[in-house]
Amino acid sequence: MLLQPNSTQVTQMPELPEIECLARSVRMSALGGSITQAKFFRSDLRWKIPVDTIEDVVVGRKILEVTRRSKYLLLRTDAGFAVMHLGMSGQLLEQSSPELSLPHTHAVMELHDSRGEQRWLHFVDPRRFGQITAVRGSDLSKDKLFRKLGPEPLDPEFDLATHLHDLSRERTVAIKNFIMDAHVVVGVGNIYASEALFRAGLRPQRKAGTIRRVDAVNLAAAIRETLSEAVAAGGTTFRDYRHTDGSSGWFKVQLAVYGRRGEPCPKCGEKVREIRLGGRSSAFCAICQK
DNA sequence: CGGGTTACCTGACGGC
DNA sequence: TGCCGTCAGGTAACCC
Repeated sequence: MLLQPNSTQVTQMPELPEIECLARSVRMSALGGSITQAKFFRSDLRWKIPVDTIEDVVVGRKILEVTRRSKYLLLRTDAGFAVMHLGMSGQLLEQSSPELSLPHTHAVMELHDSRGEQRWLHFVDPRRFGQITAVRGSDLSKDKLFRKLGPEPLDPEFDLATHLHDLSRERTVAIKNFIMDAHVVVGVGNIYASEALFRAGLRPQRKAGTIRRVDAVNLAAAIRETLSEAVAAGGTTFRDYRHTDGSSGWFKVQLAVYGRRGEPCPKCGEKVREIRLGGRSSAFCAICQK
């Protein structure tokens, strides 16, 4: 996809690293500023858009924090949070005008940044699996969307290995589905699940309850490394807008197995295999992963 | 409760 | 060229 004139392509390809980079980008322009108006061009995306609540909580209030929880982008004000999710196909674009430049633009938000400059955030999402909503108050953890979410995999304070080992006991679900379950740990999407399991030497179809302590340690490290390397790559792209061919940081990440069915495993040369688990393609090396 | 499937929606792509 | 089936990075609602 080509960059639009007068715009900054903030993100596409929404897995956790992309949302993390998106949060960093939006933070630079929005922190200390405010959203002065929001226009919605349909009443629902994945769910109904609570326009009145969004306006109450966000519009005209200073943006105190721009952050991320799971794959949700959060703009905090003194009244609550604006919450955006990009689903499978969403993008958030910073543009210089409210004029629609892409089909499937469902909302535009006028942003006055901390220096008083005006920009427009365009929410684009062809498949409409994304969502824009708002949460009142200062505590997200009580809200239905956030209440049952697992820990952040990149939280350095959290003992992810112990958590994965403990929660997986007696579980017969495939380990790939287990780590993609947001109740277990958030932010591990289909691509990075395959990549992390390759790094950890675990087959995606392995029953979660059969992993040993050492496997959980390796898997926790693999998840963190895979995600943080992708964040670093996205960040690199974010600082370097010369990729006008539209390539984003995501494509700079070396994927070992995902999307490489039939190609040689980068460790041993065996042909990468692909199976379907829970309807999602899952790539692995039958030699390196047990 | 756990585990598996389905549904939501558009667009891109390959085969015929 | 066009039609059709399949697939795509997410997630919650279902059913058994």
